[in-house]
Amino acid sequence: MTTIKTVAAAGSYRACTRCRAAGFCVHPQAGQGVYRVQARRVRAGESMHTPEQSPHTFFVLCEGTARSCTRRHDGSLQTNDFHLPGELISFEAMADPAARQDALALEPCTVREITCQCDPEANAVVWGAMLGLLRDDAAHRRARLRPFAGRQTAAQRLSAWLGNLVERCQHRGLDPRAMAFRMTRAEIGSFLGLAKETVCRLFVQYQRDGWIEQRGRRFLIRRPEAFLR
Amino acid sequence: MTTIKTVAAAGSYRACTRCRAAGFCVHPQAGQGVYRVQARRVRAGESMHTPEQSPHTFFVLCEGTARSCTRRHDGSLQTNDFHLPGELISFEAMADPAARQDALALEPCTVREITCQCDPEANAVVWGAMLGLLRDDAAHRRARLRPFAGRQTAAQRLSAWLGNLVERCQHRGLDPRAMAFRMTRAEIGSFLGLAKETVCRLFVQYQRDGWIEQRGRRFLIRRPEAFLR
DNA sequence: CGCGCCGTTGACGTAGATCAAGATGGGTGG
DNA sequence: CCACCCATCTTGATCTACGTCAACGGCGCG
Repeated sequence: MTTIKTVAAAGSYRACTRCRAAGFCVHPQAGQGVYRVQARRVRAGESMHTPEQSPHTFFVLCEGTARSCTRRHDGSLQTNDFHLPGELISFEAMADPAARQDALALEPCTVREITCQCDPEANAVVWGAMLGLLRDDAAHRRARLRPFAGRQTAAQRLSAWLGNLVERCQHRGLDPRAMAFRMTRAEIGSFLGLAKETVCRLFVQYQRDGWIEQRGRRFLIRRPEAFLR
Repeated sequence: MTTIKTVAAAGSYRACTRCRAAGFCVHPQAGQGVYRVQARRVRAGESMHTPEQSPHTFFVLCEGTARSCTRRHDGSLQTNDFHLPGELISFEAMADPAARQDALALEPCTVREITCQCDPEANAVVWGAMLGLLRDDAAHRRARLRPFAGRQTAAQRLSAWLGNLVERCQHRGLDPRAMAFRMTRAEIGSFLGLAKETVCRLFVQYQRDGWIEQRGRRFLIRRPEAFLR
C-alpha cells in the first residue's frame, strides 16, 4: 500500500487530506491484523457491495459520487443518500447491521473497502480510530436531514439539499462550483420525496436566476452562497 | 445511589430492565469518578436541561414521555422527536455537540442525568459502556426516520410513526395498548410536517376503524398490529 | 446512426394546507 | 364543588402546491 497524496482537482473529485477515514487509510500498517484496506474501482451504475463482504466492512469514497438506496415495496428504488468523495458509505451499518443498504456509483468511482478483521467491540485500536468517524458521521447525518425538518415546500427542500451539498464540498476542501454533479432529477426527487418534474421546474428557475448551470446532463452550482441558509 | 427495581406497570411508564442506559445507571459505582448519575424530576412542559449542564451530559427518561425540539426562524418550535421511558435524550449531542436540542416533558417525568466527568475519548471505561448505546441508538434513529422516506401521504406518515411508537414500546417491554400518549395534534404535526387539522382528521378516522381510542385529550393505541407494516 | 433514457413543458386533478368558527375538556380560583 | 377560562380539538369551506399524465426533444451510449 503506497502513501496517498492529496488530489483535490476538479473533475476527479478526489479527497484524501480531508477524508474522514484518512486515519485508517493513509497509514494502513498501523492497523495490521486488525483491519484491512483494499482499493477498488467501481463502474458507473454498479454497486460497491459484493456478495461475500463481511458485516464489518465499510467504504470510503475516494473519487466520484454515489447514491445509496433501498428497494421499496413496489419494487422501485428509494434513494436515501448521496455521497461525495471523502465520505463514508455503509459506516452506519457497522453499528446497525440491519441498516445496510446498497450503494451505487453515479460515475466511475474508486473506493477503499475497510474491513475490521475482528469484532470491533473487542479491539481498542480500531475503536480509537473509529471515535473520530463516529463524531463526524453524526454531524453529517444531522446536516443531511435538514431538508426533512418540519413542513417545507419543494423549493425549500431542494434548496436545503443543495446547501448541504455545498457544505459537504467545502468541508472536504473541494470547490463546489467546480463540481459537475451527476444525479438525475428522478434520483434527487426520490431522495427528497418530490416528483422529477418538480425538481426539473425548480432547476430551470434556479438556472434563470443564475444560481446553477446545467451543462449537458449534469449541473453545476454557480452561486453556492444562494443555497446556504 | 440505591439499586433500581424494574417497574414496567402501565400508567407509570417506567422501564429499567430494558432501559438502554441500564449499564450506567443500575450499578453507578462501577463508573466512580468517570461518570456521575443524578436522578431528577421534571414537571410537565418544563425542560430537562439546565443552564449549567456540561456538554458531556445526556439523559435517560425513566418515567413519562417527552419531546425534543428546536426553534425555527420564525420563532416557533419545531418538534424533532418524541421520547418514551427507557430511551436516551441528547445522547447524539455527545458525539455532535451542535446537535444539542431542548427536551420538554409532556407530563411529569423522572430522568437520570448522566454526566461524563472527563473527555470521553480519553476513557475506555466510559466508552466501553457507550458502545452498546451507540449501536442501539443507531437502530432507533433509523426506525424513527421511516415516516420521512420518500414520497408518502399524510396517512402513511402518521401510520408509520404510530407503528414506530408501538415498536419502541414493545422493545422496552411496555404494552402499547396500555399507554395513554399525551402529544398534542399540533406537536405530532410539527414532527411529521403535517397540519394539526390533518392529524386530527386521520385520528378521527382511525378511531372509527377502532385502531385507536381517544380518551379525554389523550389517545390509546387499540390495534398495534394495524400500524406495523 | 438509432434507440432509449432523461429532461422539459403544459394541462389537469387532488391531497392537504389554510382559514374560520364552534365544541370540549382540563385546570384554576373562589 | 362550581364556574369560568383557555388551550386544544373538531369540522367545514376554500385554495394552492405539487403530483400525475402526456407528449416531445435532445443527449449519450452502443
